[in-house]
Amino acid sequence: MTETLPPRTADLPAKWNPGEVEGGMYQRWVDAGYFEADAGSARPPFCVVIPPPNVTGSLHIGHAFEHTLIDILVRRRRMQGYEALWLPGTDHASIAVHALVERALAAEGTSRRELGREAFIERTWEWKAEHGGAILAQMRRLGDSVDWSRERFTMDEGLNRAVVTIFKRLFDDGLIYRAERMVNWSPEMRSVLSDVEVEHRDVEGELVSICYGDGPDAVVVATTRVETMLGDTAVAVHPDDERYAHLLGHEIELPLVGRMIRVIADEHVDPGFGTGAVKVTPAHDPNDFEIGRRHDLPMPTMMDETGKIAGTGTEFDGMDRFEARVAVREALRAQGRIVAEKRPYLHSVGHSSRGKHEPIEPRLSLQWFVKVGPLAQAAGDAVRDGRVAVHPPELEPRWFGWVDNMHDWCISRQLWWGHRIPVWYGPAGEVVCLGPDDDPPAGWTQDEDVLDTWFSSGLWPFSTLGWPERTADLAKFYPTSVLVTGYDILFFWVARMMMFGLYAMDGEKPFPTIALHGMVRDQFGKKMSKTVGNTVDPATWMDAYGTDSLRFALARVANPGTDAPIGEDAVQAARNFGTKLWNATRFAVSNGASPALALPAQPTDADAWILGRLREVREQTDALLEDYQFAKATEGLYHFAWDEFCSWYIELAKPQLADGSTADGTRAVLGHVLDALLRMLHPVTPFITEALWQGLTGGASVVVAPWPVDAGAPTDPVASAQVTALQKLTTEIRRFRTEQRVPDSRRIAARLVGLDGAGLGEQRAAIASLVRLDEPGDDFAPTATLEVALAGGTVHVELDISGSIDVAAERARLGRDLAAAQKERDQADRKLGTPKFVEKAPADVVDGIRARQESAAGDIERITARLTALPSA
RNA sequence: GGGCGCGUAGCUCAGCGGGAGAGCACUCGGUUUACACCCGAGCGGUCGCAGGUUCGAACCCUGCCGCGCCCACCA
Repeated sequence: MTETLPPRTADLPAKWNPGEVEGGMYQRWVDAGYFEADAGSARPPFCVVIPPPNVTGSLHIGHAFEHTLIDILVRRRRMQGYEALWLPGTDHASIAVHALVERALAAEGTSRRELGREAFIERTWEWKAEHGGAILAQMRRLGDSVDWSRERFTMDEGLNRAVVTIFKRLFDDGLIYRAERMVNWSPEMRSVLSDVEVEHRDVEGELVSICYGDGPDAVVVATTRVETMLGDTAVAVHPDDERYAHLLGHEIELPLVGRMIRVIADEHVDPGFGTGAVKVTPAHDPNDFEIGRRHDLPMPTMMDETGKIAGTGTEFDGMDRFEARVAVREALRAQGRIVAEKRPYLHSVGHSSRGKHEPIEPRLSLQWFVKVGPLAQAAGDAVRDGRVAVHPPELEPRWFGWVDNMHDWCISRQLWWGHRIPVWYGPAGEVVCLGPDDDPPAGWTQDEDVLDTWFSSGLWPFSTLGWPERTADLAKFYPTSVLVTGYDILFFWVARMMMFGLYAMDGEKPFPTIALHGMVRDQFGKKMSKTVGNTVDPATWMDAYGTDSLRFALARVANPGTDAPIGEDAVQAARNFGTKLWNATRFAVSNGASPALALPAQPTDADAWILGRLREVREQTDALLEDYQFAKATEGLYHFAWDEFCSWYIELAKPQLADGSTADGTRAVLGHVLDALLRMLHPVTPFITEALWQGLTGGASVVVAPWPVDAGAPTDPVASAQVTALQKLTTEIRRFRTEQRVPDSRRIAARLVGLDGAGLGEQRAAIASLVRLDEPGDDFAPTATLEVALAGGTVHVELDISGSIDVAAERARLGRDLAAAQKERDQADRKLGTPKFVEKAPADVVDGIRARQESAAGDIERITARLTALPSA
């Protein structure tokens, strides 16, 4: 802690104005150095890895969600005395920046191709300088406590160094190789994509059956991609398929092209599907490629990198693939070779998950691959043997399913940006991989391709800490403490970090826990989508209700691994909670509450009860947050604050404050409970708790206040029982008043008989205050009686409500109560009447039922008596 | 085709072996000196369907029906 903030001196304003509270507070914290790592201290490290903010201009609700959760963890750890930091990502951000710069260039009528690589990269730096600050400002407004001052918001030299280092290591270990393989090709991007970047979607296409060959050699094959027939080199049938046995070994003529192709037998063919014969296009279909390899077929490419037909020597050359699909089909029809067509034909087609989401094209291509076998095995084993926990555990099968069946990872991309592959080619065909400090021989040229963005992102947990240098940060913060992210990028990002972390860091995992959250959905649980129009900009909610409200609402629905539905209603409810907290604190402060006061030596029942509850809630909150149960932790604090502290304790505190013998103790209890509550809420709602906590305690900042560990007191069962009884009595009297239409504002005279017997002798004033009763005067003439059965005894309430009571309403009320009591007794009777229940059920359960039976029987007797005593209607 | 999960109050969801819960919505009453962004009271559910295990099932097992997501090369 380098400085101290000036204590807040102004009184709390009457109204909570989120904008005012938030204004400049983040900067105050930063200026005061609260977020700086405290070098040289012995504080334990806590480190979280996060993906970068979306750089497309505005804060995305998904980012707001994830940042909120991570911020909650980090703030709590800081309060607990950890040296906590998170490692903000920048790599994806850089990629996004490149895309934005491209767009800007297009608007200027130029392109990256014209500009050239060097000038293009220069432009991206300019863009970052201009817009990077705005993005950071957005993140800060969200209230995150990330240490942006580390200036990791660049794709810097250090990362380049890490990328080249690990590439070379993998290359030297034989885990990176170059090969001609069937890859997912994006004609739009003119680049290859990895398997995970391909989304399979059902589309309505066509299934066209074509007759190949003539006369006795005729065979019908079906396809959804007619144009690929230009690249066919065989027709395959199942080896045992007798229908085609006579054709095996024959050559038939490929229509339109005129080439002779073989008829071959391959196990892959399903004789039950279609005609049982398949056209084989080895260069443009993964299955056909395998068949081609087995049968040593020629593999002619019939499409160029932009998706145009090329090199077939037919009239179709130069046509776009979709154009050619129609043209080829019609040319075949003209020859009478179309024997059947099914349209629409629903089938699954791979689409690019990036850019324009166009259909990808399987294509034979020379690319760089990572041999993932041993890496994926290690990543799977780390979870299998418990070194890394997947949270929640239900998502483990998903992890294994992926990691245990992983195909080799295609890492080269034919893009203009990104980290270039550090492989150089010599004039005589030499190939060499160079490390970061190696210089290429003169005249050699570097591979033109760049690396998949997830290659560099996979290094995040250690490249951001200075690896490959053995820095102090690396020693202290690796392995990091937890990875918090959405289940949707388990395969993209998490798997890569695991593989690279285990590999580069000598088998040491990058994080011991993978805490997965779900996706933010709209208030009806629907996926947010631009086309549906149900997306929300978190900034509009922050403007309307404040950042704290947004954070609270998000945290409150964050169940592990589960999607989080959120609507404006939820944010509004969170805002209402903030207001409640504000007003409660204002009440406490204006009544002299302070945590600096000594707790009373002889607490009242209410004091003892709320202090006991505080301790329970604190323990529960700790347990839940340690388990990443943000929703339940937040919900628990919400109910404690609103339903217990505000609705009951503050109301009970009012008469206590008016009584000289309990006033000081009450001020102390109010101060202690509120102090702990505000500190526990601070990670979720940093801004409002800061203002309130400073107002309550006069402390410098709740950011650096210790996390509550000893707040509260052991539960006092007697006091708790008293308060429970008090609550029941209060509710019953209120209910009676409501049903007899006595306005809350009207005080009525009442005599409470049996309070001492019920153990509530001390609570007379509290009850009178809660239900607005006056002591009976000389002219007391009760017109109504109420009996309330409590654990300690029955209390008779005699009320003077000046006039006759509403008999019908009272009869209806008693009738409902009677029905409930009878149902209760019947249930208990049935259970206790079952010999096996009494025999086999645990004694405490049986006793519980017995107690319920007795209590219900008593209720029935009392209510029945009341009913008969009522004047007839 | 394989995997994971879900069907509980009008909506969104907790609960996951012993008395059906929350938020929002709804009804009624209320200017009580923290708070109408509030207070008080209330209405509302054969816990998807059918079997089974158990003294006891929303909760465990089986089957069915209806959804969601992920993975998968069926032309």
